[in-house]
Amino acid sequence: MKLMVLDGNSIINRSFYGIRPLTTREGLYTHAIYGFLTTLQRLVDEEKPEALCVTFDRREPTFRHEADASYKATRHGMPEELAMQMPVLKQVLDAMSIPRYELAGYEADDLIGTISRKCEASGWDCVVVTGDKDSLQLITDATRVKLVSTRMGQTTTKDMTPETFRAEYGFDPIHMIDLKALMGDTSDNIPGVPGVGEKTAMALVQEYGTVDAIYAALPDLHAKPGVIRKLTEGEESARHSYWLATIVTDAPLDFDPADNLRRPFRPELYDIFLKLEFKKLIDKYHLTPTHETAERDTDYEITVENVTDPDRAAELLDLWRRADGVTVYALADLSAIAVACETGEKTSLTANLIASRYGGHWYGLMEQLFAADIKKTSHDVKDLIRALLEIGLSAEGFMFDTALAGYLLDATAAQYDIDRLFMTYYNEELTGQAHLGAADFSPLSGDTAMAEAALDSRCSAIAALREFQEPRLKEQEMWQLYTEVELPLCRVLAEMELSGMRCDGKALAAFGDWLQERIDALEQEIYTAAGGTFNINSPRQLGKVLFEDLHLPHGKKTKTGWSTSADVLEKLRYDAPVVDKILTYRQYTKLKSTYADGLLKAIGHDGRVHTSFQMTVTATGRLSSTEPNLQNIPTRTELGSEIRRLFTAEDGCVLVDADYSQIELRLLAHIAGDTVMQQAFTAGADFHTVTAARVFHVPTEAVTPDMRRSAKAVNFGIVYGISAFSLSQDIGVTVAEARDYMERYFDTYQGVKQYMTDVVAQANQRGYVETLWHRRRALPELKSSNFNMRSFGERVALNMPIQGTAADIIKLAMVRVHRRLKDEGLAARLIMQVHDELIVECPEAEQETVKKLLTEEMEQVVTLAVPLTAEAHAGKNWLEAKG
DNA sequence: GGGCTCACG
DNA sequence: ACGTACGTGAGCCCG
Repeated sequence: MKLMVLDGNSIINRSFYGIRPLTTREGLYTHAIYGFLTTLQRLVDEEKPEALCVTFDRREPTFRHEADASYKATRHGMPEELAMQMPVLKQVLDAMSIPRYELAGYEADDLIGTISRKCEASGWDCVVVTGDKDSLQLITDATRVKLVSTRMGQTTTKDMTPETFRAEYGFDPIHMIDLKALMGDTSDNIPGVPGVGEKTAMALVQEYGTVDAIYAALPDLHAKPGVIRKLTEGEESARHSYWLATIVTDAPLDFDPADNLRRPFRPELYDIFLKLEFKKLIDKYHLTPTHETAERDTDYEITVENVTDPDRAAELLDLWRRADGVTVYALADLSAIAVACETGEKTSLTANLIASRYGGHWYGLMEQLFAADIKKTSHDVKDLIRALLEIGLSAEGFMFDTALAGYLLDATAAQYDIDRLFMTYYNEELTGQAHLGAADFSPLSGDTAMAEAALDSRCSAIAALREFQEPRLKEQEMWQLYTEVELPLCRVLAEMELSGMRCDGKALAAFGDWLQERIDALEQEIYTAAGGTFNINSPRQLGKVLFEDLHLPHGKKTKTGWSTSADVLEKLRYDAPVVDKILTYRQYTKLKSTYADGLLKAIGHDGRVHTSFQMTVTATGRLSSTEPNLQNIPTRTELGSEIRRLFTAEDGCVLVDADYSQIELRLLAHIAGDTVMQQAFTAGADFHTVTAARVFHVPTEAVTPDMRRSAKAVNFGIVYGISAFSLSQDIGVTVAEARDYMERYFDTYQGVKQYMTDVVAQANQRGYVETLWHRRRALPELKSSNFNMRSFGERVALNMPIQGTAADIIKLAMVRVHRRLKDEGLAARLIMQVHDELIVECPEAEQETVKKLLTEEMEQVVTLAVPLTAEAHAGKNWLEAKG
């Protein structure tokens, strides 16, 4: 029986430096992994070992470092491009069912030494694969070393047995240690004997065998007097180098060769290779997707046609109108648009390119193409609608968005571009470049024929994506969510983005100046207290000042040092006056840079801020807001909330702000089916107070502010999948007290306790969780062997149905509010959403109507076992409108 | 580009 | 025993 063991670090290093760098579309370097795998495959083919494993170095210092300060220099940093590939390689090996070994305090070499000896003890042969000549000392009759070298992308191996070693070196393999002890090894930072090089060392070891024998023979050694002098002076270094060069063969590693027998690949290997774009390896290993993929049932014949003739345009429009639907793919700036339409036979598609937006009849053609009577499938419909609205087109008739469908089918994918979705569903690459821009279609700068072909290929791919997605959305009961919530929301959001929010730039700049004066003053006071200047914004420098110079007690640590976060500093507030100043400094600089300066940059020529809403980002179904993020404008502190005052209604208008009251806790009561909690809401009193009264067994009137605060913390914690430890941190009590609160809480709300068990069990069984509208989140984490990963999965299983249902509800409310505002002929416009809050801007005269309309629509989205309530207020600015 | 910090629900 | 709450985005530091 034969076991092959690879020195993982050595092989991946050789691949990294020997192969031309390669990255995936996402920018992940992959060439070292690819090189490793091709080398591995070649070796396996060559050796056909029954068992296989890989060893790795750990980042921690080894026993050699502990004993030798100078050895530290060898822990050279890996380049980032290589470091990022290490964890991925480990995932790949796990998926290939190849055991890997690493042990704190030991290098890969030492594990190999130990493994080879254990193999020998079990009567196995061992093949060591490495690029490191140090390992040659391990060679025995049962252990062979395959030396790997990579030059110019070509990997060659050399088998080293006791015989070949002796023929090359003239001594036994074990004396490799003696050779290294004398000549040293710069790459391993083994000093050797200063002045003794390879030639001298070889000759000495060949004649005397060991370092011991050489020193025993001094001073009559057969060598030049200079060499004898160098050996005498360098004895200590030689002895020490001998120790450094000796590979450990008895590391405390639990190892049995029989545990390393080859086993079949795991199914996730497909997904990992897909992500790494290792198409060749997927084919080579005949890997099949873990998820379902499809064969594209259409054979696309594409004819690229530039529509420049008005008669031809009219003909096409007529064709598109009569068709069941068309597929549209447009560049962001509308500089190029492709339209594909099924004509007759399902297998034949004709794609037509409207290349130039400046052609004479372009606008008229666009007007008709984007009217309601041509049913369109497209990708990123919200952005397309926004672009069309901007040039005055009405943008109707969007029936399907392949990006949105991709998101509903897998809410945790990295991206939803056409190329990636196509690869996921059909396991095929699209031809031509994915990221096209206006320049690609310019006869001056681009190869227009190539660009047209690439555009066209994506246009017809959209049709194929829909073929895959639509039946699956229906099977998974998401069709209603898709057609009644997500799709209509595209137009709502496009209009909201275009409307924007008015923001008072002058006042913002003045507020910024005011902040800057205080920041400057605080900065000086902090420097004085610290006894010198430093960068207060640098957590590292700040940590040094607080915990080293001022000797303040440090709390938790981060990966890079001691934490200086607000909750740590809060505890030190009374230990040193400077801490308070730092907290204030932090608050002011945050307001200045992110809000004062940040928002100022984002105010448009119309005096308004236009955010972008992202529909395919969050794992739960919420929206997100970017450039700028208007969903995190300060509100929790008085000073911060001044920013809200600067978001103002148009002259003669007001902002109406409506928010759901405790929507997530109400959904918990409903979803968990906890009748006690439901009653607490139906009673209509303050929910946290009612909870406190029940948990602490006192009448509602006897609930103290402290009791309410604890109850509130537990209420929120439950929604996130709390632990007693985290609760104790949050409310500042001992873990035992926190545990006590939780027990009382679960005694009170037994349905919630049951729900927490049930939802995790169901998620385990089904592999996903879902909302009331069947929005899904897959939970592969629950299958992880890693405790933390699994715990995370369990918390997500608790939280997603609640947070996600709240997202479904407000999205549906937005669609209905938007429709009613239009139907009732109001000038009011929906302009903002912040997860449980909607903002409408309207003429003062409409304010009462709008308040009523908003609360009605928000409350009537769904009938739950508890009342769903929303409260609306109006004001001249966002702060006032919050009520 | 990752880590830290902090703003929001 | 593990390590310690869900979901986001932006600005700054630092290697």
